[in-house]
Amino acid sequence: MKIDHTSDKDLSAQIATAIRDAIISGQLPVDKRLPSEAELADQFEVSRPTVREALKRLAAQSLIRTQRGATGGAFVNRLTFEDAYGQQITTSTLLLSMNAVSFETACEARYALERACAVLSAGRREADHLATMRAEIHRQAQPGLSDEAFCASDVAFHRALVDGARNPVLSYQLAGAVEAMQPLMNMITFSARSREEIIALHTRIADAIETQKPDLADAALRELQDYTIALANAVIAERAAQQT
Amino acid sequence: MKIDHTSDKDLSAQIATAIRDAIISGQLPVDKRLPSEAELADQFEVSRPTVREALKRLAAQSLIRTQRGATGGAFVNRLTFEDAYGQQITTSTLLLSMNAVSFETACEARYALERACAVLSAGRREADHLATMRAEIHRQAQPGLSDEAFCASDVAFHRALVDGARNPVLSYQLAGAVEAMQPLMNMITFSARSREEIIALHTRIADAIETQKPDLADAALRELQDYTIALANAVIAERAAQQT
DNA sequence: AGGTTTTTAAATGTCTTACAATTAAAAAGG
DNA sequence: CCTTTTTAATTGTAAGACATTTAAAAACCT
Repeated sequence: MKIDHTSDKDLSAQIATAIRDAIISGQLPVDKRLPSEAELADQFEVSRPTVREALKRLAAQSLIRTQRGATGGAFVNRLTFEDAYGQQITTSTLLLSMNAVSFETACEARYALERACAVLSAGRREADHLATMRAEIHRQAQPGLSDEAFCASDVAFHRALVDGARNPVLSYQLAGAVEAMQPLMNMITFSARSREEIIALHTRIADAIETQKPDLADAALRELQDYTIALANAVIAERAAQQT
Repeated sequence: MKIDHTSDKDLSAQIATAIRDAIISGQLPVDKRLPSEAELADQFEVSRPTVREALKRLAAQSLIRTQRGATGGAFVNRLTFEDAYGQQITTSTLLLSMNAVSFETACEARYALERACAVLSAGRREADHLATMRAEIHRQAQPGLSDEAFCASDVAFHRALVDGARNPVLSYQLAGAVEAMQPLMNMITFSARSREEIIALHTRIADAIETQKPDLADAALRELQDYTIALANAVIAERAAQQT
C-alpha cells in the first residue's frame, strides 16, 4: 500500500482514508490488529508521527482502539450504539448551535421521529417501557419539583417512548435531536400551568400506546410539538429582549 | 489551560476534548483561529506532535479546518450539512456492516423516517420535488434499464420524497440509513415483475403527495417496505446458499 | 507615485531520533 | 511446578530540524 506524496492532501488524511476504506469494505474485520505504527510507516513510506496522526483521526471516529504494551497495537473497533450516540449528539448539537438549523426545524424533526416511534411502540406495547412512562408522569406531577428535575423526567419519558419502538437505529438518531435541544429546554421555566398541560399530553400519549391507538398518540405528540415550540419561542424572545 | 499528565488517558485525547468542549460551549466561535500549534504546546505543556494529534482528532470530526502559510492555522469550522451527511453515512454503514443491526431493523427505521417525511411533503407539496419524482418514475419504466441505473433512480426518487419535507435534519438522518442499505440493494436483480410492482407503489406515493393525502402515502410506503425486505431477504438467502 | 517583483516571516506538514511507560511473554530461580 | 524477574515489543511523548505554503512587507523598476 502506498500513498501519493504529491497530492495536495495531507498524508495523514490519505492514510486515514485508506485504512477507513479497508475497514468499511470489510477487508479489516472487527478486532483485527493493524500492523504496528512502525510497520505502517514502512508500508506507506512515511514517518511514524504521520502514521500516528492518521490513527488518531480514526480513533476520533471510534473506528479503532489502541492498546499499549507487548501485545498491544491498534485494533479495528466494533462500533457500539453508545459510540454512535456520542457522535450523533456532537454533530447535532453543533448543527443547532452554529445556527445551521433553527430550533423549530430541529423540533419538527424530533417530533416527526417520535411520532414514527410512537406508532411502532403502540404496536409492540412493551410493559416495562409503559411502566417507565407512567412512573415519569407521576414524578412530573409532584409539587416542589425543580425545573431541572422536571426537564430530566421529561427526557426520561420520551426516551421510554422511543425505546418502546425497539429499534436501536431510531433510538440513536433521536438521541441527537433530543440532546441538541436540551440546552434550550433547560432554560425554560415551567409554570404550574404549563406542567399541567404537558402532563396531560403525556398521559394521553401513554394511554394511546397502552390501548394501541397510534393515531391518538400521533395527535397528542403534534400538540406537544406545538406547545414546546411556543414555550421555546417565549424563551428565545425573552433572551433577545434582555440582550437589547 | 492545563492538562492532567497523570491521567490514564492520552494527552492528545484530553486536549482534543478540552478544545471540543470550548467549541461546543461557544467559547470558540465559528471561524475563530486557534493559537498556533507551538502556542498550544506551550499552553498545555506538551510537545507539538501531541498537539497535532489532538488537532487531527478534531479535524476528523470536521470541528476544525487547517490552513498553511503565513496567516494559516487551525480555525473553528462551521459544520455543514454535507459534513454531517458524511459522518452519518460512515457511522450507519459501519453499524450495519458490523452486524450490530439487522437489515430489517435498518429498513424499518428508514421507512419510518420516510413516512414521517412523506406526511410533511404532502403538506408542503413542492412542485419541483414532485416533478423529480415523476421524472424518476418515468425513467424506471424504461425498458433496457440496467439494475444499477434502476437502483440509482430509486435513490433519486426517495431523495426527492425526503427533500420535499424541507427539513434538512430529517434529510441528513435519512441519508445515513439509505446509504448504509445501498450495498445490499445493489446486489438485487430487479426482474420486470418486481420493477412493475415498485413503479406502481412509487406512482401511488407521488399521487398521494400531489393530492395531499398523507395516509395514502403512508400505506404505500408500508407496502414498499415489506416488498423491499422480501427482495433483500431473497438475496441474503441466495448468498447464504452459495457460501455453503 | 504606482505597479511589479523579491524577500521575509509565520505557520503547518513531515522526518528523525530518542526516551518513557506499559504489558505480556519468556527466562530465571526457588 | 510455581513465583519472580527479565526482556522485548509496542504505544505515548518529547525535541529539534527541515520542507512547503502563504500572505504580507520590502525592494525595485518604471
